[in-house]
Amino acid sequence: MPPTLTDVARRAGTTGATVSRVVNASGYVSARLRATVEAAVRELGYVPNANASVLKSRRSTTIGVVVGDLLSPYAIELADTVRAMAAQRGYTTLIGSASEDVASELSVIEVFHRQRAAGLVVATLPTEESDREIERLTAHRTPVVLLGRSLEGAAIDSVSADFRRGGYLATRHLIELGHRRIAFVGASIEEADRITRLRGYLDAVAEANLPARADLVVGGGESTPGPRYSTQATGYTGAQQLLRLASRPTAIFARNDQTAFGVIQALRDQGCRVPEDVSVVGFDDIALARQAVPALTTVSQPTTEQGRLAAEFLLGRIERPDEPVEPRRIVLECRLMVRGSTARLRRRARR
Amino acid sequence: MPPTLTDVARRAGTTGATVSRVVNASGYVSARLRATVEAAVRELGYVPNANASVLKSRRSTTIGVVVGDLLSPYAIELADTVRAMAAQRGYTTLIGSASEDVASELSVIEVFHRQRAAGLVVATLPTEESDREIERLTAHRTPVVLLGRSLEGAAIDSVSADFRRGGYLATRHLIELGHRRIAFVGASIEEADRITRLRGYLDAVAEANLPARADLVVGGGESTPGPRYSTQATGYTGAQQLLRLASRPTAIFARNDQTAFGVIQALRDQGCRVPEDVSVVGFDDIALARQAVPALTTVSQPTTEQGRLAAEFLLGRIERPDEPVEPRRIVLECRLMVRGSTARLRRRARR
DNA sequence: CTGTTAGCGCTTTCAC
DNA sequence: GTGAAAGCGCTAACAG
Repeated sequence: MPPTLTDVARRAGTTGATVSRVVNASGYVSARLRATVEAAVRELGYVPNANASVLKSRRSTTIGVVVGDLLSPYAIELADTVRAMAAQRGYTTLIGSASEDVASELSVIEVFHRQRAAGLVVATLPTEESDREIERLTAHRTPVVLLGRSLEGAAIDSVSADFRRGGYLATRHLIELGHRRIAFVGASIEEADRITRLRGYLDAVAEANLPARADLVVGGGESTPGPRYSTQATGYTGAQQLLRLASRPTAIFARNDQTAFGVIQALRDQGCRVPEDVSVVGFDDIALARQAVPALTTVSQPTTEQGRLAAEFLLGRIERPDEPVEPRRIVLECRLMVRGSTARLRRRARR
Repeated sequence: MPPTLTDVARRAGTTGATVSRVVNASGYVSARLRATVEAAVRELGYVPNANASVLKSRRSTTIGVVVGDLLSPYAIELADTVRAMAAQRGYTTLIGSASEDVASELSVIEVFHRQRAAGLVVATLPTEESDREIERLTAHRTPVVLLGRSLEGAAIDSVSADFRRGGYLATRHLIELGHRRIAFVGASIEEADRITRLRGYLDAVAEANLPARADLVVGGGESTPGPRYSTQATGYTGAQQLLRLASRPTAIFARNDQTAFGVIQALRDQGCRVPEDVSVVGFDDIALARQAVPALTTVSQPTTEQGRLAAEFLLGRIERPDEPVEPRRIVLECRLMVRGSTARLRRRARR
């Protein structure tokens, strides 16, 4: 039903080859003919069929970004940075959201693969399944850049920040303030291999010779083993769970800022003051962290820089596929931002 | 380079047609042959080329969602609802972000058009250019559903909430609290035709016989005529601008909750208390509104319901293209949520 | 149940 | 400068 190249050609009294040249601004076409063709395009409302053109030319101008948690400002900022950079170079960025389950993540990646997208940025939590899916992509020589994760063994560019050290810094900060019962909210202890900021927490706890109590690491729900991503709701239920403990924590490190805000809300609802009764640290340093009252102590990572590097690497691979560049593994630094949600432990602070 | 249907067929000792039947689970294939083909698919790492299949079959399973401001939790919630619903019916949702400028919005829509996506949900601010772009889509019989906007004259489904009435309710609430100098932050007065919540504000102001002062409607920057979308930053600079006025407003209605938070931050930085010195109302009722301190008075709109309806309409049109259904124009209600950021005007409130 | 065949709409040599 | 022709990888009759 939509008009084709041939329809346009017929109307302009020429052939498809010429119309293609005009539409793609490739090859020489006389000014006269060009004008005729352009008029025909307009009159017919011709919109090229990308399926045909990608099929034939094997060149796509679409870049896919796969994110896990769309509600995380951090993920969005990354995606938007990639979008802006890609747009400058003539690429359109489409975002595929993986939501909670791994299956949907795989299907999003596969859709981009089927479409033969020019390249992909993958910014989800690592899983074996998605690692395999990504390897399938690279086996077909589709450029992929990993964001916030990396794939051992494979020659794939990755950009991330040192989350483990970030988690360590956050926890050490609490320890230095005198806290001994420090909880982690947003993942269960079994996930420590994938959630590196939890590893950093464990590092710091071990270093200070504090007992690593499993009941102080909560995923947010008693039923669930721990969510793939952690949100405000995770923080809220996680904190509630901690408050039911016989010996409550005096400080809580949340997996991300959203989670931290959920934690704070739960604490307040139970009459706990932050930071007087309980200190709270977040992670990511989203815009809101600075603005909240009290401002959130958190770990900041250079989000825009990560997006920028990812886009740069990806576009480079797309535009110069044969250039044999060593796979890059960039790890940027995290910084602790001390604000108002943490305070020195007050002994016998009950009322 | 990636293996094709024919490669798989060769390896399995059969033909492309059979492989296609196996891969798409269409038509009958003996269990034996099916197994052979599936093995070949796996061994070769075959991933079907969607370009070829869409080109041939004229059926796509991709749905596009076009949003303006990715950083708005409201837009994300909409997109995610559509995604979830579409996934249930076997469609994959890709999100195209339009960022600030109209040009990028047009290009995103066109990319989906070129890809011959199965259908589109467009949730950006209305502009003439995008209206035309959308009409091109529907001219080619691609189903489109508009979210939060509508297109007069065209037979296109649309779902939105009554923003105008929402803006009216918010403003009337402030008036009832005794405020007379009420500002709007997030758009300039010239945009009142597109930003219906600003129209609602003007309705209420007129109804109360308050002077409609143009200097009380600020876009966020003195230089810019008003941003396409309004964010925290818009609110911050907008409030600063208002605070420089000789007669400051005693209440501020922000175009959305993000903006309201920016406004509140600016007020605090200037030593103004909320709500004692200035009342603030937002719009959208994002999750954070409830949680902030003070909790934000705002206008709530049924976001999930809008996404759900949009997806339902779109999927219906996609799956039953010939069913002659009247275009639907759904307008849902907004509700005023009175919380802690608004208070009765205190006369002579200076210190 | 499986193979043969004819394109889908476009790009891209290669001639003229 | 422009056209003719071949074919990208797949689907969908139609035979058999």
